[in-house]
Order: sequence, then structure tokens, then C-alpha cells
Amino acid sequence: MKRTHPGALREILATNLRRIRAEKGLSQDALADLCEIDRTYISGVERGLRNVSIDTLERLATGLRLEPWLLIRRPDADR
Amino acid sequence: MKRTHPGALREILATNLRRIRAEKGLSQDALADLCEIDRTYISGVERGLRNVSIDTLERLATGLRLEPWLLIRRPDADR
DNA sequence: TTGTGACTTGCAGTCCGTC
DNA sequence: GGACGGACTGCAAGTCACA
Repeated sequence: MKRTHPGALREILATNLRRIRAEKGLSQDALADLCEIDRTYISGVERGLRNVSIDTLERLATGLRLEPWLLIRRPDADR
Repeated sequence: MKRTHPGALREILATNLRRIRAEKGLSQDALADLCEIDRTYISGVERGLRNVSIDTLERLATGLRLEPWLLIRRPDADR
């Protein structure tokens, strides 16, 4: 695969997604099922290889039952 | 143009972007300059016609000097 | 100053696998 | 359970002329 890797935001998404998914006790496969997104794609997102669109971000958030913006928010809160 | 139009999240982005840009007193052209994104592309985003990727979202946020997640946050805060 | 249609190109997103 | 590869389709990305 080895896609392009330019944005810092994908790293944040990657980390958040992996953490939240783990907290919910879901496998990538299970989440893929909930979101109706391919499992290999989820894998790519969690490794920061994929440049996700906001439509897809929304589907991920819906599958996880949370607000989309929580997935791209920085862990350490500053302005 | 009339691109596809499925996500609710783009409506939120559209509204937020237009509001915030106006608050900063920027024209689409001026913002396009700051973000290094084409003016017509921004126009499409502000009308919810474009399914923006998070890399692009990041560039918009950088141009506006704010956190990316603020652009996709719902105005009225509930769950 | 912004909206819009038309266009090309590269990659988002899916599906089949293996390790 | 997850990382990773190959091949494919559709659409995001990016630009233009004009209203």
C-alpha cells in the first residue's frame, strides 16, 4: 500500500480511532461492520496512511456512536 | 457543478466555514490565498457540495488559524 | 465578490488475498 | 486479531471560463 503521508491530522485521527475502538472493545473487523467500511481501510486509517473524507469520518463516528469532531480533536487541549 | 450531497457533516462544515470566514472579514479569495486552495473550491465547500478530506480540512483550519475540529463541530452542543 | 459547469488526474475506498 | 499487498472503480482534488 504505502500511500502518501502528509497531514498531521491523520495521525491524530489514527491515534484517537485506535484508542476509542479499543475502549469499546471492538476489533477492526467489528468496527468495519458497524460503519459499513472495509476492514483493510480501517487498518489503513489507524496507521495514518489514509486521507479520510468527512463523509467517511461521519460514518466512523456514527459506528462508534460519538460526534465526528471528537475523532480529530487533539488529545492535549489548548486553543 | 452539482456534486453528490449525502453527508450531514459537510453542511456543518459549510456553515461553520462561511461564518468563521465572515467573522474574520475575509473574502473567499483572501482565504483561498491563505490556504493555498482554489477560490472556487472553497465556494463549493461553503455550499456543502464538496466532500472534503481531512488533509484539506487541516489546510483550511491552518489558513483560518484555528483547530480543525472547530470547523466540523455542531453549533448547538448536545451529545 | 461569488456561483457554477466542465474537465483531468490522482487517490479514496472496496475486495480479493497472505502472513 | 491485525499488518500488508495487488487490482479495481468512483470520486476528491484541483483548475478554468464565464455568469
